[in-house]
Amino acid sequence: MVTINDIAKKAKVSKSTVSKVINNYSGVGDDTKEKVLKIMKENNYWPNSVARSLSTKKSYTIGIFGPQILNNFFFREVFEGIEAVMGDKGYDLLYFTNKQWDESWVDYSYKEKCENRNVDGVIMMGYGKVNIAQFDRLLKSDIPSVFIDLDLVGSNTSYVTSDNTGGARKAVEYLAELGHKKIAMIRGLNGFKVSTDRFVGFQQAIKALNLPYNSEWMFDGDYSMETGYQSMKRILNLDEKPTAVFAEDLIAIGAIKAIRQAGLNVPGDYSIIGFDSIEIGRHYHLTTIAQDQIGLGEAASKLLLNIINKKSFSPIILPTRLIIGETCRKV
Amino acid sequence: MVTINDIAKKAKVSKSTVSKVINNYSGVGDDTKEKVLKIMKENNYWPNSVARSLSTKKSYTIGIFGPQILNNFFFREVFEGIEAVMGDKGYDLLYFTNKQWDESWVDYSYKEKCENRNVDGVIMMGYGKVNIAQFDRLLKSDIPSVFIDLDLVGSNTSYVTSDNTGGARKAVEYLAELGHKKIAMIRGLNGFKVSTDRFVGFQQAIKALNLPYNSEWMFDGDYSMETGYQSMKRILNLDEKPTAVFAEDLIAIGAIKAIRQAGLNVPGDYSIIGFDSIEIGRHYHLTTIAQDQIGLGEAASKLLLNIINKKSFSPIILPTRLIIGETCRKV
DNA sequence: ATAATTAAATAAACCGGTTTCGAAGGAAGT
DNA sequence: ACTTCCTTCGAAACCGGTTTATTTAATTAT
Repeated sequence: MVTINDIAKKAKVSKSTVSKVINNYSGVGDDTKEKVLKIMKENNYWPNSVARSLSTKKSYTIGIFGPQILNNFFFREVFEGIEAVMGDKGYDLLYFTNKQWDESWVDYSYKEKCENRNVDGVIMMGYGKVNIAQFDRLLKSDIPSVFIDLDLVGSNTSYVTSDNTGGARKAVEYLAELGHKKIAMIRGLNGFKVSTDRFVGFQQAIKALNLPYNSEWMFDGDYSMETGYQSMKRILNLDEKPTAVFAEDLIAIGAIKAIRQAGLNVPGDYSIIGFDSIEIGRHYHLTTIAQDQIGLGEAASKLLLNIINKKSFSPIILPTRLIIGETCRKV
Repeated sequence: MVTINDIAKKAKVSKSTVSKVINNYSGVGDDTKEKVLKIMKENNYWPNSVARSLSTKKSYTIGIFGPQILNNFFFREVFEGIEAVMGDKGYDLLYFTNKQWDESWVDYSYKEKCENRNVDGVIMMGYGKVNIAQFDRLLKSDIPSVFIDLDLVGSNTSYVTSDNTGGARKAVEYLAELGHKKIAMIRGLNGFKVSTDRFVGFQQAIKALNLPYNSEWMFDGDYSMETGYQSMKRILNLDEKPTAVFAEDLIAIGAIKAIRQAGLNVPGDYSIIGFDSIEIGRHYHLTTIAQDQIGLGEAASKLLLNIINKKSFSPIILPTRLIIGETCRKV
């Protein structure tokens, strides 16, 4: 590997001078500068980021923490948005794996991992309220961080999320417009902010529209097709059945499977409205409340860059949007 | 951030001694070692990876290059396999974004980016024959690298891929078993090794089984539903129509759409067999030749670790497997 | 008691950069 | 001709670690 010393030697100048040229600082004569640039080019030289990071504390690297985000339809798209913005600004992404340190003589967690790698900032996704305690040291540190879908704020922390409450209201309002009164909801994991927010929105709309609320129509589980499938089977056995179901996309697909398996059809017998708009849902022509996943990633990135540059810290709430597919009908 | 110097000062020893304790080297007395460990723990100290990497040239970071791999169903799962193995071995993953360097006074490419970040090795995916020239310097360098689905070998380079030729043969053989004779193939991008391999396998099987080969039944495009959709529409207009179609999953789904749109059905009118077994295909109950995506990622990781440790360089070819869904029937 | 051996600890150089500060040299001012 | 003021440049310290070579101290051998 060719280093700054090699360049300095070949150009017969000191390494300080080369450094000044690299960083385009003043204090270097035009002809010297030209000579150094020429030698750099000839030797295909690029300053080593690691060494640079050691002295500047800036690495042009953004850390990403997120358990299971790679096998998650939703976060995968968020990741895409992050890549677009961060790549554009010259940052690479360091994806922290979940190695368990056996020799863990210290409490080695998010904050330490970030300091350890000198990341300029970190994006956290896929975490719920249950995990909050783990973030304590990170929040108190001066590491710029942005959470996705978890409303944490701090001196160097902020978050982005979708308008989950409003989105859920929108879903109920749409179903009500179509004439539905009895609406079931199957929720994802309880410990996650998005779930509770959507539940709140659901209840707000039910109340505002004076629709019946029946606790037998409320289910929760995890964000899986299985949850949708099992919950729907129970719905199909109820005495008083709802006519429509609101659930996150993957859950909604599970519910559709259960309905079809029972020899019924969507939207003939049940109207189903999803939430998220993940790609798979599109294949089912799911009517859904869409979030802007890529937009979430982009917003998180821009917000993080703002925090890094000490500009703005305000949380960002992105709007949702109704996408009309083929799984809801007028009754 | 607490540094080795802080620890040395508090423990009243030199930093060399602390370093030896960190690395569990000999030459430190038991009581000294214990004292230092205690202070490290009290101060929640963990040695900085960046500084460490600067002197050792080892970063415990694996680079990942791959254009568009985040919005690709296939590579996303490969990524998952990589994370599992690399995480387990204590490596983090550096995902290189595609920033264009305006000030690009040098030919700053794969090799340079790797050297620049001191990655211990790199996994390259999503590249085709067309890109080979760009890898020249990387291959000649001493950076351990593993390509996925591109058969490059070098002193520090190897590759993993699926048995695409065999898999394609398997697809044709299965269709033949079901009684199909006229088989069409819709291929993905021409410049990619996997496409040509599958085409070769297809032709081998056609010949071996003495089936008719008709160039009108051969199509190519990209790996998109649109390609499948458009190609299938053309098939539907042929005078002499095939009875079965072989295509990568996403393409196959596009083909199914075209068939259904024409008022026909699968497998009633056409049998469709896919290749890949991406998650979306499962929702269509696609009969397909499955690759083991996660296995590819795992194999690539293990191979890369072997190269890093100067153990083994042999390319790895993973077997494929027929998954019988509901899109093929006997004729 | 002295020399030789061994173990423990440290000083110093190094990794490849950045940054501060002072020296050298030329131009301008008087 | 002498001071003053820039501009250009390089020496040296620094970032937080590792590693080599050497010193110091304790142990064993003679």
